Amino acid sequence: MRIRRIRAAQGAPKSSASGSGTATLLTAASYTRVRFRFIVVAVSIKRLGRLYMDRPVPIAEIIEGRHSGRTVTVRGWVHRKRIVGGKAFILVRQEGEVLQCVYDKAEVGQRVWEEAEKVTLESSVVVRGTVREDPRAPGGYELRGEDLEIVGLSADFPIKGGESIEYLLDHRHLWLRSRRLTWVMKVKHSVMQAARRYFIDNGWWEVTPPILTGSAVEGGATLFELKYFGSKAYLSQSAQLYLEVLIYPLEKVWAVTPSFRAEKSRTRRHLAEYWHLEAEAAWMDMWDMMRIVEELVKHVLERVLEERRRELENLGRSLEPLKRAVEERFPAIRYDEAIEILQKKGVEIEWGDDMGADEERELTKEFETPFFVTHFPKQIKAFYMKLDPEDSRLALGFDLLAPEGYGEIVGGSQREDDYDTLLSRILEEGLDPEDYDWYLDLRKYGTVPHSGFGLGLERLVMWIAGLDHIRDATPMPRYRGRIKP
RNA sequence: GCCGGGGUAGCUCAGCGGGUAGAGCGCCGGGCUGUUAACCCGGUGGUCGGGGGUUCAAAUCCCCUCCCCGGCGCCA
Repeated sequence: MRIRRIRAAQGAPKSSASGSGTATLLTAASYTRVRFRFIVVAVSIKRLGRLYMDRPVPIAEIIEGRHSGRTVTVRGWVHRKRIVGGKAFILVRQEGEVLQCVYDKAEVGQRVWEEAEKVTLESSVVVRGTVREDPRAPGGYELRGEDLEIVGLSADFPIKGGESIEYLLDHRHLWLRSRRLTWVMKVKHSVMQAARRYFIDNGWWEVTPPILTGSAVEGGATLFELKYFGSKAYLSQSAQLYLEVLIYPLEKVWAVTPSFRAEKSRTRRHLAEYWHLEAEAAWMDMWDMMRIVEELVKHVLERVLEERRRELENLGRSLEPLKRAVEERFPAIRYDEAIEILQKKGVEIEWGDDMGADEERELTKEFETPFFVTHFPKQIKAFYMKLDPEDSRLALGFDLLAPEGYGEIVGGSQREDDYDTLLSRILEEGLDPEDYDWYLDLRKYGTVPHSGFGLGLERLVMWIAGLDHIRDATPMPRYRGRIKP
């Protein structure tokens, strides 16, 4: 009985273009859906009318023209509303897409018209009507509204347009409903899925290193300290050392984990909490690992260009730099050459200086694809990097910088695999070897040449989506004391 | 930590050679037969971040303090 009604309400052929369950009730998934609907109905049939029971159609499909002429039900939130004369224009938003629903006072019943008058911005609604192609509608398609049901009437919504960034960040839990942030989250989703796909397809093992750690990975970065059963512990700033442990059983490993940095950074490229994609592999030298990074980034770009083209275009992102990055080899220059280029451009920098944000930005202007910088002076790099056998002043480290001023998105290196050299590097940096006893052990029991890298997911998303601030690459950004919501 | 900027209506801001506050948006009411951040008319709205001082009088001048923002360093 109910099932019949669901189908009838759909008003579409059973082989609906959505393909999501209406056609067959035989699969486990659709069986569950129907059962679930019974439960919902049982609990809320008094409060909610019959529309709630209909199978909803995604707005994206309507905008693509896949339901023209059909009577459909759509669920979502009121994005915008205007009443002009005898018509109510209600824009419903769902997963970042909007659909205009037009209610004509002369055509709909009194109950529906009153609901249309009453409904407020951001109310959750279920609407039903016939899909029509209409050039006057945003998106080219609209719904000639026949029914409207308010599920959750919204109080006056605090975001109306024109607010400052700080105000919006204070209301991030509501701001995230914006179409722009929704598109960015979708891009990030595809980036993560594509990266996972790359590793799976190429024989890498996904592992789960700890987030609570007993000591710093590197000396410099500030760590978040916390109490741990009466002693001190820290939130991880990198899984690298643990990944190095795991290459002995698994050879090629990778992980995505949160990383934490307690620096009081106030730049558009830093977060206190970010998602870190790290990989580590035995038997690979620096050049092998750079090839992996290039393949990975290209694979991610290809997938995102395929799956998220619409969102990128909506975001106003120029696709050309992304396409170029897929097609062209990433150049690699040595630190020496980078310094020369900068000096020729009139930047005051000398061999041995670390590149600051300004220098990095200048350098990215010289390239149109991501590019590597390699062979840095050892004093500006971490203790665990292997020294260049041909010049012991240099470390076998590499950075991948994104073009268009975005800068570093990956940092990697070949790791020091010799026990004595690693120990002396730890002492040189003023670190306590006792903190690294287990790490040193790895060089004692069957040491192996190996390399790895860390990629800042939000940095990558920032570049791909063309964001001007990294905070929009993550739903609830944490930085410089911002912890709410 | 350093350099720079700022806290005035629900929001965005103006007012700062001292005379106890304004605009736009929002919100509320009304109008409008297709709106696109609609538009038009009317209404609503503030212990001017906190404390102290100078003065007949302080949003405005002085001192202290709190908070926030942009950038740098650090890095992914």
